[in-house]
Amino acid sequence: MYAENKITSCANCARCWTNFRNLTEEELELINKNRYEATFKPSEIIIKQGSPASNAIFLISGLAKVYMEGYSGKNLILNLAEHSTLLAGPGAHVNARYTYSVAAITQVQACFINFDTIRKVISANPGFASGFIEDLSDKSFRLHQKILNLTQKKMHGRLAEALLYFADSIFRSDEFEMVLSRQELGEMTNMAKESVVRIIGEFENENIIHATPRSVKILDRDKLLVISEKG
Amino acid sequence: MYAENKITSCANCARCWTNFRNLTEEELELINKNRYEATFKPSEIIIKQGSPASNAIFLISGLAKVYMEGYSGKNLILNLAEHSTLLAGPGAHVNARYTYSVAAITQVQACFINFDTIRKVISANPGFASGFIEDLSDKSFRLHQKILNLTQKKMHGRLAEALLYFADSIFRSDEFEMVLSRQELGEMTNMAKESVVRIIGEFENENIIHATPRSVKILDRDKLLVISEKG
DNA sequence: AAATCAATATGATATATGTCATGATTTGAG
DNA sequence: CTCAAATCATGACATATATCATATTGATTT
Repeated sequence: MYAENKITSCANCARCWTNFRNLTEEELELINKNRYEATFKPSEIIIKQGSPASNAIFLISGLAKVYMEGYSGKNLILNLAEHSTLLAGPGAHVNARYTYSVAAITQVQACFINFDTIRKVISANPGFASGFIEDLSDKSFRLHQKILNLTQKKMHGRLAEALLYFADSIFRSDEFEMVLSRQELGEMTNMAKESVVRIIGEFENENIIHATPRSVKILDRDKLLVISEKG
Repeated sequence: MYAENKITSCANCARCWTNFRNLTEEELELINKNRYEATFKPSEIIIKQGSPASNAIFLISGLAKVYMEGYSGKNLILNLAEHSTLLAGPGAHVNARYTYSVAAITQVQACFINFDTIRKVISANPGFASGFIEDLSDKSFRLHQKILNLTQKKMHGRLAEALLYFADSIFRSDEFEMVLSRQELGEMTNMAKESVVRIIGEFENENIIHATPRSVKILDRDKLLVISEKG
């Protein structure tokens, strides 16, 4: 399942990770030589939690879900990832295992880059190392927010927030395709799928959103924001 | 409240951050010149969430709690921090604000080191940068574990895990001083203080632990482990 | 020793949320 | 197009957990 329209080189890849801009031509060429491109179909697993973390994966295009496999088969979706995103997981620098799984939602085009190469470039280029630290910090920061949200908000707040996440961070529109099932929406907000259904119904009755199984339209963003903030 | 027995220099500081071993003599001297030492009494705030993140703080001695201030005054204790720990928070590289608060539990001796100095050394020394990345990754990894624990385990499992955390990671003994109040234990495991009291009582009745308000002794570690894992 | 204050403890009750059962609807394969 | 499988939806019920009220204990001050 390799892509037809492959990227010819990192040097002219428009969707590459911003931090690659910090590299010299030679370094970029080193990355370019050591990358492998692949395409994934919806629902295919790109990264499997617990497996040896040998490669960082960059998303060139498509949408994927990042999730942890928890106890007794219960998943927790941490976030969605789109193009220009680096997926590595902190485990790479801790126990050489992927800390989370990643699965394609739409068709996904991705680059595999060996960690040895990444580490080499980190050691050689301080600017790149700093960029790497910023990226790690940003992800950690979001995780800190998420842990607060999941533990301190009630169901309505968590779901409202998830809907705003889709609108603001992923689709940049108040009307969007619902790419996750109710079950997955539950895995993202830490609630049962039945509760997701119920609360979406309530939001509809109050004319806050209009929802079908595969689409959502936010009608009253202000109300949704209040619900999201008040928990 | 400055300490009597100050550290004369980073060069001969036995409790320093392991990553400082990657520095050259000159770099270490740069850090040494730009550090400020302070001592905190129990319950004093060392880092305040949301305030400008100008310094990284290294704990030389003592015990502190790292916590997030959430909605409507509800705190979430992320972990305890002891000597040789770097406290900075991802916010330093994201929005220049501290992401979490830190408060002294025992008397705490700490070094303040300006982020400008840290950043300078990161740029100059790839080994140090890599060590920094490892430290960030390690913290992020633990946070990933914590988010799973908090969202997928029931109260008994979360409390059992907290007790094992004290025994294994902080005091390295199955008998230890309980440095947190029941209230704080609740902030750490995301439950009401009444629930903490109740479950500690149950653990005592089943002869799994012996507890007083200020001490805990683990009597049946195996059972506690099972409870912690089964959630 | 008396008095005050905070932390701990315990019981009664309320509520958020999960689980189970069942039916309707959509989707995908042949 | 048809049938099976998955997803969505909804009601009844179970339960984990928070909240409230009230003791009780332990420390600190007067």
